[in-house]
Amino acid sequence: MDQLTVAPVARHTLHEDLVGRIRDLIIEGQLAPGTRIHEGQLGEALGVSRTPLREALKFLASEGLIDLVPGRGGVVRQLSAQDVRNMLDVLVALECLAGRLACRTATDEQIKHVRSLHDRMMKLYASRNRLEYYKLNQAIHSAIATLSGNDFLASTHEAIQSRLKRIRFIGNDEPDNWGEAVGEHVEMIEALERRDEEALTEILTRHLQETWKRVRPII
Amino acid sequence: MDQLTVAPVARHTLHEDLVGRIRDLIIEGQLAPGTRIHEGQLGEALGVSRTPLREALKFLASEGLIDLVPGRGGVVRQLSAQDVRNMLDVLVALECLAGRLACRTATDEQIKHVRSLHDRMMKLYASRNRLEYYKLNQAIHSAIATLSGNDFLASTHEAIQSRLKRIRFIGNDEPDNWGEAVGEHVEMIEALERRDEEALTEILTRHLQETWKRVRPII
DNA sequence: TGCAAGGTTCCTGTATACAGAACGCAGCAT
DNA sequence: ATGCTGCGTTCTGTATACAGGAACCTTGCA
Repeated sequence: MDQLTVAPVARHTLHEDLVGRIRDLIIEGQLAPGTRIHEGQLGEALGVSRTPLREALKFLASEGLIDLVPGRGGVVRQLSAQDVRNMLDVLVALECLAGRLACRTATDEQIKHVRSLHDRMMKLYASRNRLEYYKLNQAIHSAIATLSGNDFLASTHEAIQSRLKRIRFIGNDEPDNWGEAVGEHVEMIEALERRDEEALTEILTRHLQETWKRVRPII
Repeated sequence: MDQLTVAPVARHTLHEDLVGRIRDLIIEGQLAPGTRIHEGQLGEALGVSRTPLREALKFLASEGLIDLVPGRGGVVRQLSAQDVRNMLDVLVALECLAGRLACRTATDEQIKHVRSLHDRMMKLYASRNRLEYYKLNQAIHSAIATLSGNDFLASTHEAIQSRLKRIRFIGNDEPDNWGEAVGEHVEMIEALERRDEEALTEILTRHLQETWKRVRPII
């Protein structure tokens, strides 16, 4: 090992864990948009006191998953159609930047790794394993963001993608939508392997435009 | 008033105020990067108990201004040169997107407003009022982000710009740097007034590239 | 004199306590 | 029937209390 990159012993503070737990509850839909968050109740359900719970809520509020209304606590944020559209526009810009950088700087091994993710995803598509397919789909987008070599870009991308997770998951519900999206992913991986910046940005843009069309009706 | 846009009576919760206060302390440099944040001490200095203070720290941690080390509390995040470079790359992508959207959708009044900001900034440049000049400079970049009509884009842009505030302020220290940046701003406002997307994205990109050169030596 | 072990002090992380505001309901007036 | 008002309950916002761990200093030993 040329550098000391060992992860320190995993220290879990309660509020850190809670951020993950609550984020999942929101993404999975157990805490539906608009739901008012009852600190005492949720705290009891999770087996923690209000203090670390409130700290977690502040964190999630900064991420944009929760609105904090003074005197009334937290509410799971409801994304309007316009919000989603806005976020997708930003996501396009970030993914295109990431894609361009990836074409220039990614190693062949890194690209092969994305290809392997892609191939696994295609098998899941063939076997109609929707949940796992979806997870790999997101993983591929994240992987491209990571391939940019720009950590900040990757984490910004991840934050936005995470907020859109639930909506995009529902958007893959329709069978024909699913097939369409798969076709776009094939173009994507091929453009990346050719390191064809123009083609990659074009398909990424188109893919997210199509995502919008797929998602639009369900908002 | 054609719409009910009156702000509700300003409700200030302590932790909300603290987020602003502490953010300013960091940006202004009173809490230097690397500084470990002493909850008891800072709380006493600000006249609040640890509870709302800790909540504010969680919020700022999510924004990226603070690192939270389990068992050791908060540390003001130190940006490496690479971090700044990465953030600027993302900022370019966002500003270019904003600029393009602004050229298409902004009203003439909105553009005139940016022009007035610009003219005021030029006067401050002439009178060498560096602090006020700098504030207007940032305001112009924010205004362009807002002109995009994409709220999410504007707030994302604002968050990143805020994290870079301190560094960019120092970067304007050199007199010749200052003049250069002013020239770029003239090109910027003119491109916006012509609604010339290509010219605007070009100058925005160049401006932030130059910002990098101005800032690079001081990191 | 350098180093290590132990203890002490301080600090963080979490729980609990308390005050004030918000919500809901019942009763009254219109 | 509808709207207002007053009260009680419940919840949030903040402060305080307490436990476990980290940092630091001291002291003993090599």
